Amino acid sequence: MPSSSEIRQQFLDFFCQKHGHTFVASSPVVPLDDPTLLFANAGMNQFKPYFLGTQKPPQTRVANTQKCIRAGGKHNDLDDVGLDTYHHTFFEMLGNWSFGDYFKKDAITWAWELLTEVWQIDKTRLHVTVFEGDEAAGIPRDDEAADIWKAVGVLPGHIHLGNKKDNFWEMGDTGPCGPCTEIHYDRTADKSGAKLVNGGSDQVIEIWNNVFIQFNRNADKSLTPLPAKHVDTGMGFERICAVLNGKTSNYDTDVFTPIFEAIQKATDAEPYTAKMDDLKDIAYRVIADHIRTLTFALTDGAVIGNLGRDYVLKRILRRAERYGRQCLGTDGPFLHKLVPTVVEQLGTAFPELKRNPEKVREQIRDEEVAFLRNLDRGIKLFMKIADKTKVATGTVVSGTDAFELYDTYGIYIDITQQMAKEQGLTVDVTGYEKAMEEAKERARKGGKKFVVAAVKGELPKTDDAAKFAPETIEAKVVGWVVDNTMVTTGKVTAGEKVGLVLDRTNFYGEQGGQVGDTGTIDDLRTQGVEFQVEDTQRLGDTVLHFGTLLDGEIAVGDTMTLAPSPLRRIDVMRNHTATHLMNLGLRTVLGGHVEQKGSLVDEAKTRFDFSHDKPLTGDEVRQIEAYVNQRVSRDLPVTAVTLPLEQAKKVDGVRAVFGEKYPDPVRVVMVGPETPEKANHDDSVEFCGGTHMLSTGGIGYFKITAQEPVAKGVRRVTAVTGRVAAETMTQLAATVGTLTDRFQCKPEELPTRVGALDQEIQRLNEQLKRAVAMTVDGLLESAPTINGTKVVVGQLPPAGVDVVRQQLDRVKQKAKSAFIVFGWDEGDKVPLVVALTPDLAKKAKAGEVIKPLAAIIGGKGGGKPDFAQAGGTDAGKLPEALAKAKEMATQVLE
RNA sequence: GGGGAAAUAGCUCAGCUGGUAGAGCACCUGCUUUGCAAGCAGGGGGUCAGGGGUUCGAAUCCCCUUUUCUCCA
Repeated sequence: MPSSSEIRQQFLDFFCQKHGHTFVASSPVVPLDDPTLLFANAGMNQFKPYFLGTQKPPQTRVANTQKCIRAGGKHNDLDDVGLDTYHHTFFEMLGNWSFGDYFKKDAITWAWELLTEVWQIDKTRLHVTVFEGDEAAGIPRDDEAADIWKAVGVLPGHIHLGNKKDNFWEMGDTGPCGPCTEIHYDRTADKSGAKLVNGGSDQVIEIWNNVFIQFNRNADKSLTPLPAKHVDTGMGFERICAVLNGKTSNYDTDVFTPIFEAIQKATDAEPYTAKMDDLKDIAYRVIADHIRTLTFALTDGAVIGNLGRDYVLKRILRRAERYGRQCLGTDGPFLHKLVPTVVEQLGTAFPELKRNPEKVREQIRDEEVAFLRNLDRGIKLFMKIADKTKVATGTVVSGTDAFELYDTYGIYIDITQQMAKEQGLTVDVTGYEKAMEEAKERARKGGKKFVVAAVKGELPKTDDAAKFAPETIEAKVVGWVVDNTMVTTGKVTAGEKVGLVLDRTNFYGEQGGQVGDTGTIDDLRTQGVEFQVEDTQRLGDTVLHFGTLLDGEIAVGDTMTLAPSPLRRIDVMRNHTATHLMNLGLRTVLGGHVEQKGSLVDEAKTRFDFSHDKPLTGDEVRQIEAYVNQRVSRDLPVTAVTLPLEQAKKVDGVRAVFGEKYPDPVRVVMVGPETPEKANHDDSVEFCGGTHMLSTGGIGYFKITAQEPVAKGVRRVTAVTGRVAAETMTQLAATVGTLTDRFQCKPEELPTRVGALDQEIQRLNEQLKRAVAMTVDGLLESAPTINGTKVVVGQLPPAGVDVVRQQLDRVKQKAKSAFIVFGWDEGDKVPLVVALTPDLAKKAKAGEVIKPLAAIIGGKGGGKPDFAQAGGTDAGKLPEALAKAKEMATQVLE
């Protein structure tokens, strides 16, 4: 039986050595240059530009094995993994590709050759499907493919017609598309699987899909044949391994068995027995699958976190951890121990795994520990809820309780159900889902910011090259957007709010973290037209000027004068250039781990998110400010050049946002060097389409005003520049000024003066304590004894309640049996305390004794049997209250 | 971006409808004891995260700030 490594190699050798393909390494499973894609989920991801014609392929026939993850997005297989024999979150897709080179005949012939000759698969077990055609959509039946299949020797009755869903492939609503032909493998004992093709049975499974890209879908839905035709194929690696090993489950091959062994070793559980309905075996499959996903995703630069793909990874890790805990009996972190096995197994095919496996292991272990801590807390919380449920004579844990466990403490519903079962309870899942829906609704209502999502009608491109220059320009009105619809006829009348579209603009549309411009768009000739722009946004290549027409009318074709608000713009520019310097400053001061995670630049501030796992110290903040301000005062030139992406990536010191998609050519902004050649790693060099100062001096002054955490491992700092920074400093100085006036000292002496005050307060407190103690001792000595109980009543020097309480303890200790009432005059308040030793419990309660006393001094109070406290306002009546206290003591004790 | 929680001794946490801050582990001292988390007795250790408010009285109730966890987008 061939090993999985051999099978992978045989596939690649067949195409590369025998049929002239070039091997291409898999693209990262975390797509760095495509923010629309959570994870690489198909072999074609990295070749998309070739099919779209936006890039020219270096080779026209290539073969590869692509690392894929399907989880969290549109193709979400996460919840199925482990329950069957063939769903995975991570898998390899073997593919051979033709970019305008060979087409159907070679693709089909070679596929058949590889399967039946190289791998000797029984022809009687192979079925193929071809596209049946679709009259409504105007696509013909793929007779060409069917004829080729017949010619290579597919058995009669083994060629099936498939519908548009199964056998026609489209990238999107428009663009390249074409029919595909699939190869299926029949596992039935009597080879009766013909009717099960595409029937969703695991008895007949698809092993290879060949897509023939031959049409372009136009915007009007019509199809035109492509000049260059492409072949895009994908074979599920784990499946073909199962087939070639005569196994019915992907998990029974050596793709997974070494991981199972590692799991067994790490968890000390019973060995894997390949049963479908056994919780232990499900756990084995889940963990083996998930550790592959985690190891590859983390290796390719993903992190575990709370946003987007980071969050998907977190869920995957927790799912695996949970199965380990619940079904394999683990009690500590164990997933991280499996990383070396994955690296060893796949490190040859994917050398990137060997780059830094220790870091991957640490990331996994850290998150495991964090989750297990949560889980322990969750178990405790659940027990409380379970008790509450039982006390209420219920057997059903309420949906709101289950949801609270999930929402607040991250305890998944499955875990709650499992725990409930152990307690003989069930969980109201319907109520849980309802609570979840309500929570989602609340979240939706929260963020109500107006965003243009989609606009009906075609949006013309706007030429916004003028946005970097300060001059006003003229442009022609092309149309406007109202209610998410592009309008090109009629007029905009006074008072209307629209998104104005022009053929060119100097307004900056919100992009790359920089806010859109505000300003005015007027018709200077007629004098009567004034359009107030409140926000500028981009939608693709179109710039929308949102605002209100204050006066006059606007129609398509009108020539307008565009004037972005100059003062606001310059404030934004100051902040943007400062952001670049801050980016470099953070990295210099805090270390190389600092990566930009997002930014927001507007006229009031710059806000910057970056990877860093702890709060910044005051000293670090000052160092960063000093770093930036030093470069401000040197008045360094700011230069922007546009370079081809490949060239730009090589500029020394260049920084780009991880995961961001950049245009080619890309604009490069440098602070300091005037040409890319002069740049080095100490300079700020960033890919950036924003507006900047001509030199750093104009920033004036840079001051960090706030820092906060955003997510695990991500922090945010907010800073101000220019006149806002000046205002901040003025206010700070004013605050210090009031203090120096009060203390009559220099600002730098303030800490010492406050420290001295602190000490003085402490000293006085000590004095007060001693004074109180002395008074209490005096009262105790002169206290009368009634029936063995000391009656200690009197007025103390003004001290805090805490001080007096300490004295109460002393009196109780000394007197064994005591009836104590103390009062003192604090000026605006007259506190009173009553304390009784426990032996008096039957005779009197402090809380009741104090009430009439409090009434005398115009207050109220209460407390427990042995201690009570009250407060009044009438200090003059204090002696009266104390006299009353003595009276009551006599009454109670005699 | 929007919600939900948490912060108490070195660590893990308890502290009910407001009324003198506790436990276990760790630490120190002494005694006992050659044995796998040793036993007994005693002891030290707290700005109840910070600030404001309500109250006669706040760890406890309310608001703000800081930090951490968590869910949704």
